[in-house]
Amino acid sequence: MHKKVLVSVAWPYVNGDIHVGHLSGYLLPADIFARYHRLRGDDVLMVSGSDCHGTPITVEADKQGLTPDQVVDKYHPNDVKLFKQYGFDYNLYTKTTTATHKRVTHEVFLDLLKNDFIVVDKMEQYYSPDDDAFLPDRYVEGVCPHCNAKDQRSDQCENCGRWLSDGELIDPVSKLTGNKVVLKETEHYFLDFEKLQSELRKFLDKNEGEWRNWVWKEADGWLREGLRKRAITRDMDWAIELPIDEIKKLPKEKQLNDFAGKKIYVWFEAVIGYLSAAQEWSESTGSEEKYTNDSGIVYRKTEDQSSDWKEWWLDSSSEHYYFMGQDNLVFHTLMWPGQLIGSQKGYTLPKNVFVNKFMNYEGKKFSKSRNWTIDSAKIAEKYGVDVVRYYIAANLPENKEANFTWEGFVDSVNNELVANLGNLINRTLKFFESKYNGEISLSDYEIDSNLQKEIDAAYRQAALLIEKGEIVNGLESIMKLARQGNKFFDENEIWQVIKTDKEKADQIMMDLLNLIINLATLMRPYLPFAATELHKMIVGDETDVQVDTDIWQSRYAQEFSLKSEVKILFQKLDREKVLEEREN
RNA sequence: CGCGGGGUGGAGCAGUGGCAGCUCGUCAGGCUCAUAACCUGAAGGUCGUUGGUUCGAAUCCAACCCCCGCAACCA
Repeated sequence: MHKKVLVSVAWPYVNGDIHVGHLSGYLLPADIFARYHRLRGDDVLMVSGSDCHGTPITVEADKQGLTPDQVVDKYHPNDVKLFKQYGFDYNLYTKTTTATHKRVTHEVFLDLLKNDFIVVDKMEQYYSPDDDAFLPDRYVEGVCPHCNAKDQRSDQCENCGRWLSDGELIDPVSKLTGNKVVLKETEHYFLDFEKLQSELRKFLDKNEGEWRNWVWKEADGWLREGLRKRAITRDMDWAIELPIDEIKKLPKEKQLNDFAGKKIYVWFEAVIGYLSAAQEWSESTGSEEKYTNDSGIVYRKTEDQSSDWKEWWLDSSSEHYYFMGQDNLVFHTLMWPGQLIGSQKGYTLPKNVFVNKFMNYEGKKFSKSRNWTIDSAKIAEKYGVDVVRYYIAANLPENKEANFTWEGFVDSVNNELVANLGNLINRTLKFFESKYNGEISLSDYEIDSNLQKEIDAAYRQAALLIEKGEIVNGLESIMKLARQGNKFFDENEIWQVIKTDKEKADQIMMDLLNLIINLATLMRPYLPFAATELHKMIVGDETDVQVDTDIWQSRYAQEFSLKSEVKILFQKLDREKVLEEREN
């Protein structure tokens, strides 16, 4: 019986290009996880989209002389294109600017407001009397009180690195107009986490031992410190507006004195995307199984899938998994669950929150501004998507920081992927092609019992590990089977046996081919393009993934025929040439 | 100051009480079906430091040193 699995992938912020760090942090592991579950016959809904609102977008817009929605329109299609290139198999990849997202955001807001988890409170904020407007911190600059550096932002001094709190900055002015700003008290809506504390405690305790240890402890640390009220509105044009008409129907104490300029703050709204995207997916209909519509939304719904979002969100047997980088840990382990709990609608809570640390680039942080980054599209184009997927998947920062190095890339690809897995497949198929003309059939064939044990163990091990989010170890258990395969090849010396004992050679050939088709399945979550190629060579069209059909298990054929000429799946990299990348 | 993570043979990592393991690299041998790929064997570690608990510690406790992330208006 299949499960409803929601694979929730963090929403990339669309103020720049996606680099290899993003891929390793959450995008690739989420795709591997989703692909695995589809092979198991689970009904997987994988959703995400572009996170479009907030100050960084407007900052980027100002810098480029564009409007915020032009910035979104510039980067969103790039991201979509990149995801297609990498084979990331979203059911819906949307944006936070859709009507559905706004509607659902309003629903969640009103639920929380009615349930008294959203309250009105006051805070001090920078205000420009001349412009009659409150300004976000990013738009206020002045003199750092610690080192006297000029033109520093009001939240952190870039010169001395110190964090500043409100009011510390000397002679604060608006970055836009140069007008003087002052701190002024203003009303905002706050999410009252103090009221959610005990429910969140229960939620965390239930997951102790299930989540990655460091993730749980980090969340636990935050919760033990005690969560405070957190503002969920701000003075900001580029944001989702409040549902003011609905709010005005509520009692006076649930209303702000002045709604002018107050919009929903991006952190509150972006995570709601997991819920709104599921609904948008449900509502969408398409004649094609997979398409990108005019607004650049990727949509995919297969015949065998349920199309009702409620089966994922309101059925307690559904399982929700989240993928993100460590900067998002608190939002997904505590804040978002808090929002769901406070809604009191019975929404499914996260079953596991897979948080990754960051991947560095040659020992230093990826940085767009310092031009220390790898173009995700280019590297895949140059060296092959699966080759890049392999290296990243083998080096995910699951428990500690990882490091992308060109030397590691070459060594890993050449000495592991190509030499071990690629070579096993190639030597088997080449032998089959030259000595058997690509045809074999053995009616009462049974696979070598030791090999069978190893194959079954690989399926079992990889399944166990991937389900726990140990994507790196899952890959290792597949590579282990390939190593065992090479050993089997050597020990059985088929190239000798075939000269003296055809019958015995046939048996070995069958064993090897059956090993290969099982490897083709095992590698599918990680190396989807190569797996498809391989499948085409020895089986024909790839078996369709179907809800309720579990193909994550060993299978053995009694005959094989090559469908095409044997091709090399992974090309060996030119070490010298790749290492030249370091110079750039 | 606070909340977390990490420190294990040349590199990357696993290992939370019982003779220190894996992948890669290195060295030696073998094989020749294969993308100079594959197989076998060997060398290589006082498990960050110091002290403690224990019959026994990489693993538990204490103190300390080094590296990294987060710190709530950069999601």
